[in-house]
Amino acid sequence: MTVSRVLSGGKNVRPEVRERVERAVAALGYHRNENARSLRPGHRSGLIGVVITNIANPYYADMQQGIEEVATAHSRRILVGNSREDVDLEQQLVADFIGRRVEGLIVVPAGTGPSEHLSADALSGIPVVLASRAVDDLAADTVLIDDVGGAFQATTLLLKEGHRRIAFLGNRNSLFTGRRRYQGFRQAHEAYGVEVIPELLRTGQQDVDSAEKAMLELLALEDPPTAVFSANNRNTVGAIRAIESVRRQPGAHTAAAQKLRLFGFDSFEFADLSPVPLSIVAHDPRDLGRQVASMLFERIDGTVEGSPPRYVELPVSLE
Amino acid sequence: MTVSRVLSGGKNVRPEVRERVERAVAALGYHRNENARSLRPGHRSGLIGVVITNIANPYYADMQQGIEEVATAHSRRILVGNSREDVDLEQQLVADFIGRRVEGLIVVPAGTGPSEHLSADALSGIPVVLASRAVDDLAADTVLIDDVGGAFQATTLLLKEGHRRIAFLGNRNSLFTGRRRYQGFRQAHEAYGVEVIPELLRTGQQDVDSAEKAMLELLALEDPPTAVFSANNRNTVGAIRAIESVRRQPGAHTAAAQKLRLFGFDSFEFADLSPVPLSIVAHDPRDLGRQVASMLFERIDGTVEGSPPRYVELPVSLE
DNA sequence: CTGTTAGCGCTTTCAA
DNA sequence: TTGAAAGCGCTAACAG
Repeated sequence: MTVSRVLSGGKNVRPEVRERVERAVAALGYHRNENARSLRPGHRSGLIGVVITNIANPYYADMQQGIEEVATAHSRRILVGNSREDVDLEQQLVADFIGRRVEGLIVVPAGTGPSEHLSADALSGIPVVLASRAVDDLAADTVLIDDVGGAFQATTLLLKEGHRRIAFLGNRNSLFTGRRRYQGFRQAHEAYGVEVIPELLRTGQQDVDSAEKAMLELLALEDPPTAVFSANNRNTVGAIRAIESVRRQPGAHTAAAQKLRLFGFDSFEFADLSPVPLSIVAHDPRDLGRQVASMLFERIDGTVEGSPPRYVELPVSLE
Repeated sequence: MTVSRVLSGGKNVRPEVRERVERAVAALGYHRNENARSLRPGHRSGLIGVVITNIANPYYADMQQGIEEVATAHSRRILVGNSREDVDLEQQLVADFIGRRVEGLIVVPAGTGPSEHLSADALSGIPVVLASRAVDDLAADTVLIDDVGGAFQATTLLLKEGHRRIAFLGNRNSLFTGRRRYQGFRQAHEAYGVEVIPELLRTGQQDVDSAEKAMLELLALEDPPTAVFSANNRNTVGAIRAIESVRRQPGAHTAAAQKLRLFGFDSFEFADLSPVPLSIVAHDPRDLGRQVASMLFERIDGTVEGSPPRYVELPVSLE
């Protein structure tokens, strides 16, 4: 049809006819069907699939923004799915996205264990980039942040300040980052020749409330910690709540709470307004999103054709 | 093809053949093409288009989560676009989404002015629900929160407490909600027989930094306000920053900052950790998302076929 | 400059 | 129970 020609540039169409078509298109509210279009050989869907473990987490919202930015710059749209930290749901999302012929996938993997559905051949050649977390034995582009290094630096700083009883607050959900951050925590102790104190390690909490409880327990210990390293912002917030509540209600543990030193991984709005003195291992999740998307487009555009999986760790900064 | 039959239930296929097909599908990593599928008459795309003014705003991230929840429950996926508060970009996104044959649209409109591209006939019959903000003269389902009522209640409370010099911080971007919240602010004053004080109104700020600056100016006034009503969480955060900084650096305005009463619209993570005593007009954006999506599906499923545009205001609560 | 043909992957209808 | 035909909307290739 001549319409097709007009819609794709209007080359080789009599101006008069072109105008007539354009008027008709406007009048009828015609939109050419992109799905049918992408069916033709050589055409792509213009879609990128994004699987996030928890969209409501501002951290991932920021990341999504970074991804969207880059995708838009490449004239692509994003399909966003929420895996709720559930590997099965993640698998369904990925399968569905493949069915919709996404040109690439960005996944925050829910599990670190074997994730067959993310392997190159399960994806029928669709490139994938993992964000935030890696998956064992999976040959895929991966962008992490420097969890180990950040935790190492933070812990080292605490040790340098003279702290010898440093607590660790980690969470259950992001096993992967939690493990890596604990690793940095431990390595710093080793490098300093200081023992990690088992009774000060708390890794079961997965939300602010449980983190608050864990922190209260730590403060109630006979020999409470003098500093706390918190592996993510949920735990940091919980810790702040606990410390504040103990401070406000003078009692047995108030003294320990008063001079407690707090160091947290991941920033959050108001980190700088914290009532408890606080240092932060910070990085920009939007930047992570941009980075991840850029790497994906390098695969899609074939710029890095056939290169082995790339593994990037973004730097963090202490604040 | 027999494959098609197997994939859609496997009815009327010899078990042996079915198994053979299933094995082949697994081996080849075959995924049926949803785009081609949706081309057939009677089939739908399974896609919902979501246009948000700013994905990075945790408020809308929460809303997106609510939408995603409901969409998933209806076996649909969401295409998410960021309009950056730009009506032209919004229009492009909507056009693109229509081209992809979304079954419905959820839009946080960037403008309140004439938005032809959201009118029923520009949408070629695709249902749309507006979230958070309304558009003048547009006959579309709209879900707002009770901006006027919330601002009215909050302001009334401040007046009841005896405040007579109440500042108003509003922002430029969300003209719509800003206007409505100012309306509630003004109505409360009128109902109380108290004059709104022009020099205490600041509505130009559009981010945390400019809000902080505006608050600093207010504190530096010869006769500073004794209370502040902030129309959104960006402004609230800026105000807190300003108040804190003035408090921490004792000076001429410290006294005013010390006893300032703050009331903000929209909650935000860690609002309860604010170093400045704070009351909040709160509501759950995820709920807004669910509500909006549910209304959209009522249109899609034809449950409310032909009914006139519905206009809903979700209640808020004071915290 | 314009229209026809063909086929992208799918499923409904009809025949075998 | 299975296959063949036809057509969803689109555009490259080829007439005209």
